[in-house]
Amino acid sequence: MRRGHPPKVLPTGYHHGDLRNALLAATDTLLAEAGLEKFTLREVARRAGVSHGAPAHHFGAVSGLLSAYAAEGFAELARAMARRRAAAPSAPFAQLLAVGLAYVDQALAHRARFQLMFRSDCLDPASVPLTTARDEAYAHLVACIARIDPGPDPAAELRRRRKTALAWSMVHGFATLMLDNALFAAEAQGDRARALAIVESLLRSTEAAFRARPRPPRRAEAPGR
Amino acid sequence: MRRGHPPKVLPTGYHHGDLRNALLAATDTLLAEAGLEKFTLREVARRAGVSHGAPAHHFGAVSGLLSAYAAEGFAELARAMARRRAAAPSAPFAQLLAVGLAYVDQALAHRARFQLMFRSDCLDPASVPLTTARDEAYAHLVACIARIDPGPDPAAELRRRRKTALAWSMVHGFATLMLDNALFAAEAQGDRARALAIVESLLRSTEAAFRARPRPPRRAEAPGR
DNA sequence: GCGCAGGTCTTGACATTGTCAAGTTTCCGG
DNA sequence: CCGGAAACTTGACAATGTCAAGACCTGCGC
Repeated sequence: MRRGHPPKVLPTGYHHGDLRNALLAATDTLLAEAGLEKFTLREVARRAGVSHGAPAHHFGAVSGLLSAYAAEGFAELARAMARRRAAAPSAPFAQLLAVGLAYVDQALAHRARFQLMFRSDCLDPASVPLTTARDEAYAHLVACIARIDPGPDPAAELRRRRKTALAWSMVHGFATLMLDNALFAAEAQGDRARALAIVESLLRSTEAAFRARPRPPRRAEAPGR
Repeated sequence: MRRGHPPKVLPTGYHHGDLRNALLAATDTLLAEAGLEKFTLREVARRAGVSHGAPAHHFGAVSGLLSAYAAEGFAELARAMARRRAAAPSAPFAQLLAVGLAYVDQALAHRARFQLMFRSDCLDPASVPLTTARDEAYAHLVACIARIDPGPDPAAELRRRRKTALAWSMVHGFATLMLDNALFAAEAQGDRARALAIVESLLRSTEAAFRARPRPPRRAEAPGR
C-alpha cells in the first residue's frame, strides 16, 4: 500500500517522525493477519511501538484511524478500477466488466479491509477523505453506466439509476458472499482467478439488461420526495 | 417474533421460568432500537431483569445467544419466503421473484437482525440450529432455480450453480447496500414498498439470464480440486 | 413430609478495551 | 539559549465478556 511521503525526519530521535503512517501500516498488517474482529487500537499501538494513547493524537478516536484506512482502501479500489479499465477494450460493456472485476478482485485480495469499508458502524460518517475516496470509486461505475445508456431525458436517467443499482448489487453481493464463505464454498475459495471468471460470466449473462432501453419501467416511480 | 411455548411455570417464584426466551426477546428489542453496535450481553441481561452472568448459563458465550437469535431470523426468513411463494403464481420465475422479494423485505423489516445474520464474526459456526435454519432458507432459492432450469446433466447443474449465485448476489447485494444507506439514499430509504418495486424490476430485467440454457459457459471451469 | 442432588441464577473477580486528562519529552523559531 | 507548541507517555476510569464460587430454588426418591 502506497503511503504519502517517506518520513521527512528519519525515525531517529524519539518523535518517531512518521507515526501516522506507521499506525496505518500496522493497521494493515493487523487486519490482514487477524481480521477486523481482532483489531484493537491498543494492539495497533503496540505494533507501532508506541504507547496506547498515541493514536488518539493523530486520529482522535478509533473510528478516525479506521476511516483513514478505509479511505486508502477506496482510493486503491479506484486505482484498480482505472487500471483495469485502461487495459480493457473501450466498448462500454467491457468497461463495466472491468470495473466489476476490479471490485471483486480488491475484495478478495484485501478481505478485512473490504469488509471494513462497508462497516459503517466502525467508520466516521463525517470523514471527508473517506467520502471523497468512496465517491472516486463510485464515479467509475457511474461513468460506465453513462456510456452504456447515455441520453439526457429523465427516462434515461431513471434507467441509469436502475442499471447502476443492478451492477453494484450484483458485484457487491457476490463479493460479500464470497468473503463470508457462503458462495462456492468448496469451489472457488481462495482461487481469485476462478472467482473472477465466475463474476465475469454472471455479468455477461445479464448484458442484455444493461443494454436494454425500455420505456419508463412498467410501474413508474411516484414522484419521489 | 414467535417464541416457543409460554412459560410452563409463571415467572413467579424466582427461577424466572423462561429466561431463555426472555433473553431472546430482550435481544430483539435491543437490536431493533439500538442496532448491533450497541448490543451488549450485560445490557440484554439488564433488560431481562437478571444479573450479568445469567445469559452464560443458557447460551455459553455471547456468540451462543446471537447464534440462537440469528437462527430465529433465518427461520422467519424461510417462513416469509414460503408465504410469498404460496401467494405468487406458480410459474418458475414468479416463484424466484417471490423468494427475492421476501429476502429484501425481511432485510428491511429487521435491519439489525439481518446484518447480524451475516456477521460471521459474531456467530458460532458450530451452531446446529443456525446452520439448519440457514439451509432451510437457502433451500427455497435452490428449489426455484431447479424449477427454472431442471435437467440432470452436469451442464445443467453448472448452470444452476451460476444462476443461484446470480440471484443470491443480486438480492443480497441490494439488501446490504440498502441497509448501509448506500443505494437510493434519498429515493426509497424507509419506503419498503418502493424498495421492493425496485428489486422486482431489477430481477425482471435479468429474467433472460435465468431462462437461458447455454452450453457450458464459454470458459469451462477447470476440473475443480 | 423431607432431604438432597442438580439446575438456575447471583456475586465478585479478572483481564482488556476505548477514551480522557495531566504530565513529560522533544523540536523549532526567535 | 529559551520558551512554547507539538508529539508522545502515563495513569485513571467506566464498560465489557468470561469464569469460578456461592446461594437459591425445584423436584425427585424415599
